[in-house]
Amino acid sequence: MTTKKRNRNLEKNYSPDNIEQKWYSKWIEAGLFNAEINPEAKAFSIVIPPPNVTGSLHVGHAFDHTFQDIMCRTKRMEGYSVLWLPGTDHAGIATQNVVEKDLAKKGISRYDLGREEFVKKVWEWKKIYGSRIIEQMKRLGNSCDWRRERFTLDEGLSKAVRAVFVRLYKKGLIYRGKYIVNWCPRCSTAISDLEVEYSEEQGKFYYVRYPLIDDDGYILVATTRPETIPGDVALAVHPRSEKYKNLIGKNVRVPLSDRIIPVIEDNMVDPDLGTGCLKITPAHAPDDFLIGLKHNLEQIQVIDSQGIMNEKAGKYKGMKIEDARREFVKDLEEAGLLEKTETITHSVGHCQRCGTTVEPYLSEQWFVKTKPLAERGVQAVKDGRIKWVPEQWEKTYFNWMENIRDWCISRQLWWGHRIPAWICKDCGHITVAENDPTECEHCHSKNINQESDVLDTWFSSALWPFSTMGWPDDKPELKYFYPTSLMVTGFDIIFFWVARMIMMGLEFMDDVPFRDVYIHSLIRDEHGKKMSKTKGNVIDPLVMIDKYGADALRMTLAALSVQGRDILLSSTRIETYRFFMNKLWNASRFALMNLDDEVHEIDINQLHMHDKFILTRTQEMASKVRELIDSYDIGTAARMLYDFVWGDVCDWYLEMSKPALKGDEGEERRKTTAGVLEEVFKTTLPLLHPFIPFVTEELWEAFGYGDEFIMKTSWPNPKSEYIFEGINEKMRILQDSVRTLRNLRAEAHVAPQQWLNKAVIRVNSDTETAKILTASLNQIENLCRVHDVILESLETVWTYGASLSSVTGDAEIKLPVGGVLDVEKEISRLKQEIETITKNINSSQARLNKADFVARAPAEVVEKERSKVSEGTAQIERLKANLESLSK
RNA sequence: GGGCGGAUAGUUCAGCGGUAGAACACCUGCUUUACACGCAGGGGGUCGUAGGUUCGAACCCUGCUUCGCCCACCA
Repeated sequence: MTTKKRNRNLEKNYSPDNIEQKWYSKWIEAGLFNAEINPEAKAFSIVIPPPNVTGSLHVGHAFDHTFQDIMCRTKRMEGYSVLWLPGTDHAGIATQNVVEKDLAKKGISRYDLGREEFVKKVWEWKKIYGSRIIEQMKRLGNSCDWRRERFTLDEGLSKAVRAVFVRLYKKGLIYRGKYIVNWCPRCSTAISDLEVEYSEEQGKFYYVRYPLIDDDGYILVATTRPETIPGDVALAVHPRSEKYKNLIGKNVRVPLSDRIIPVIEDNMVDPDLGTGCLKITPAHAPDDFLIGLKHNLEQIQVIDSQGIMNEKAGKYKGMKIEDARREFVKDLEEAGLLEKTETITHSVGHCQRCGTTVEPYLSEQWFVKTKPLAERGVQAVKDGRIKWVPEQWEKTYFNWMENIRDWCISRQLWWGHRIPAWICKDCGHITVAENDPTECEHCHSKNINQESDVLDTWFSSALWPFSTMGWPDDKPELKYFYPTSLMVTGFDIIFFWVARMIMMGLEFMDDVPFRDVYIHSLIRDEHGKKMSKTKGNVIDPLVMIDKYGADALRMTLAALSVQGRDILLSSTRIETYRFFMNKLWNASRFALMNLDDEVHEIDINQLHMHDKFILTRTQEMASKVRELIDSYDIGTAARMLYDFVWGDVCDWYLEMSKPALKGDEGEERRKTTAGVLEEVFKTTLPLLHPFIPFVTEELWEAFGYGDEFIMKTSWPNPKSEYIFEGINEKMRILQDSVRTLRNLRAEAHVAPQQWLNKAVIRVNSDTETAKILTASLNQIENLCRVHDVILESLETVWTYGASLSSVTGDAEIKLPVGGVLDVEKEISRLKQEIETITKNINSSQARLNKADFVARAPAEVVEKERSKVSEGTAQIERLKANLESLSK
C-alpha cells in the first residue's frame, strides 16, 4: 500500500503569481533544462531563433517560444535527450539605429564618439536589453539550457564567422567588387535585395528630348529620374525596334549639357515601355549598370552616399535628390526639352529598417556567390532531408532558391562582425585571414588596413545551428545534437534566415541544419491588423503574463495555432484560457478533497459505465495528444485537452462520481472511484504539462506526486486494461437521456436546484438502451435532480397523469407535472418535435429511394439511413400518441 | 507579370466526402458546497458565387467575385 502526502488546502481560486516564479527557480536549480550528451538516448534539439537585442519580447516571440517549449517538454517526457539552445542576435542595422537614436536625444552622433567608443555604447545597450529579453523568456517558462546561451557577436561565434568567411573567400564563393547595390542614404550603408521593401507609389514620367547631333529633331525618352541625366552615357533601344532602328549608331546631346552620347542597341530594353528608348545611367540604375558593363560605358556618379548631388551634377551640386529633380525639370522646361509629364504609379524601394527611399548606388562591396550553395539547398529539400511543415512553403523556398542572386554581405556600419580582410596600401592586395595578419601576404608590407565594413547580420545568423555548438572546433555537442531536429519560425524570414542556414549548414557541416522546419503564421490583433507600436494595438506578452499568468497565455497561443492562417489574438481570448486554468485547478481541488492519503487500486469488477468511460477517454487522450504533438499539430492537441478536461472530466465524470465518493455506493465503490480519479489526474496532468507547465507542476505536488517533478515524468502510455471497447457509444445513450430530461425540466420552468419527484423513461425492456439505463438510474436521478426515475416498458399503461414528453434514440422520456401542464404549449412543442424528426426521416427516405445510393454507398452508410428511418418512425408514433392523449 | 493563402453562426475560428461545431457575445433560469474564473437550458448558418465530378460536396475540380500576403531589373 502506498500513501501520498496530499495538499488539500488549495486556494479556492487559482492564482499564478507566486507559483510560476517558484517552479521556474526550482527547475533551474534541479538542472532540468540542462542538455546532456547521452549515448543511451536519442537526441532532440532546437536552436532558438535568436531575438534581436533591440527591444523586448513581443507576442510573436511568445508564440514561437511556446511552440518550441511544448515540443521540447514533450520530447523530454518521451525520453529524448533534449537541447533547446537559447540566445540573442546582435541585429546589425537595427541595433545601431536604436542606439544612434538614443544618442541623438543627447545631441550626440556616432561620429562624435568615434567607432570604438560607439561600439562600446552599443555593447552597454546590449547588456541591458539582451538580459531583459532573457528574463522575459524565463517568465514564459522556456525550458532552455541557459548554460549554453549564445550571442551572435560573442567570441565563439566571431571565430565561426571568420572561419566561414575565409573558407568561402578561398573557395571563390566570396568576392569583392564595384557594383550597383541598394543603398540607404539615411543608414548610409548598402543593404541586400531582401532588405528592400517595395510599395506602389505615385510618380511622374518625364518625357525628355535628347537632341540629335548631325540631324534635326530629337529622341524622346521617358524617365522617372531626370536628376540623373548628368550621369547619362548613352541611349539604348531594342535592336528590332522598328521605330528606332535607323537611329542606332547616331549621337545625341545630353540635355542641359554639352556632352555627346551614342544611341546603342540592347535587347534588355523593353520597346513597349515608356517611349521604347532608355537612357543609360550606369552609376544610378541596376539595369543601366549591366548594359554599361556590356558596352563598356563610363560610370558617371552624380549622387553621393548621403543622397546629395555631387560636383559631376554641375550647378545642382549640393542639392538633395528631390530638390535637384525639381530644379532640373524646371530648367528642362525652360530649355524646351521637356515634352510632357505623366502621372504613373510605380513601385519604389524603401529601407526595411528606416523606410527611406533606397537608391541604386555604385560602390565597392562584398558578395557571396550563392548559386552553388543554393543548388545544394534545393537538393536537400528535394531529397527529403529537410521537411517543410506546412508543405506549401517548399514552393516558396524553391522559387527563391532557384532564382537566387548574389548576396551583398558588406555593410558600412560599425556594429557587427568586421570583415576579416586587410587591404595593402602598397600593392593593393587583399589579405583574408582568420587571425589578424601583421603583413600583406603578397608583398609583405606592414602597411595594411583592415576593411572597415562589417557583415550583414544575417551572415552570422546563417551559421547559428552549428556556430552555437562550438564549430569550427570539433565538439561532441555537434556530433550529438547536429543536425537539429526542428526549426520553428515565421514565414517572414524564410529567405533572410532559413534558406541561408540551409546553404551554410550544407556547405560547412556537409549536412542539413535541421530535419524539419515548421513555419507558423503571424500573430495579428483581434481585427486582423498587424500589431505595431504606432497603431497601439500591440499585445505585450509580459503584460498578459502579469494579468493572466504564463500558462493562460501559452495555452491560448497553443490552442489558436493553426497551419496556414494568421492568428488573431485578443485579451478576451486569453481570459477564456485563464478560466480554464481555474477550472483545472478546481477540478483538482475537488479530487483532492475526495482522495485519501492511501492510493486505492482500481477494482475492475467495481467499475460502472462512467468509470469505464473516463478511463477509456483518458487513455485515448494519452495516445492522441502525443500523435498530434509529434505531427506538430499543437492547436488540435490543446483544444482537445481543453474539451476533455472541461467536458468529459468536469461536466460528466466529476458530477457522476459524487455519489460514490460520498460513500453512497459502499466502501468498495468509494475506493475504486478514488482510484479512477487518481488515474485520470495522474495521466492527464502530464499530458497538459508541456502546454501549461506551472499549474500542472503545482497540482502534481498537491496530489502528492512531488517526489519527482512532473517535468521529469515519462509521457503516459495508454494502458490497455483501461480501454473499454464501445464504451463511448454506451455513454452517449446515457448522456442523451440526461440532456433530454434536463431539457424537459427547462421546458417546465423548473428551477435548476429544485428536486423533482418523478420522471419516467419508457423503452423496450430487451434493448441495449434499457440495459444501460437500468444500470444508470441513480446517475440519471442525480444528474437531473429527480428523486425517482422510473424505467418501464413502452407497452405499460400510462398511469402518471399529465406530463411533458420527448424522445431520444429508442427511448421515450416523460416528466409528469401534475395539474400544471400548459397543454397548448406542450402540443405545439410536440408538433415541432414531430416536424423535425419527420424532416429527417424524409431526407433519409429520399436517399434510400434512390437505387444508386443503395447500390453504391457503403453498406454501413445505407444501414445507418435505414435505422434512422425506423427509429424516427417509432419516435413519431410515440410522440403522436402523446399528442392524442393531450387532445382528449 | 508570376505564386500562395483566406472567404463557414453577431465576432474569432475548427471541420476538409456521409444529416453543420467550439469559444466569445446574446437570451432564460440558477449561491446545485470543486469552480459565478461557475452550472443547466436556448436562439442563431441556403458553409462567397456559378458550374462540374459523385449515390452523396462546406469539404474534390473549373471559372468568377473579394480580402490579404510573397516574389519579379516596369526605365
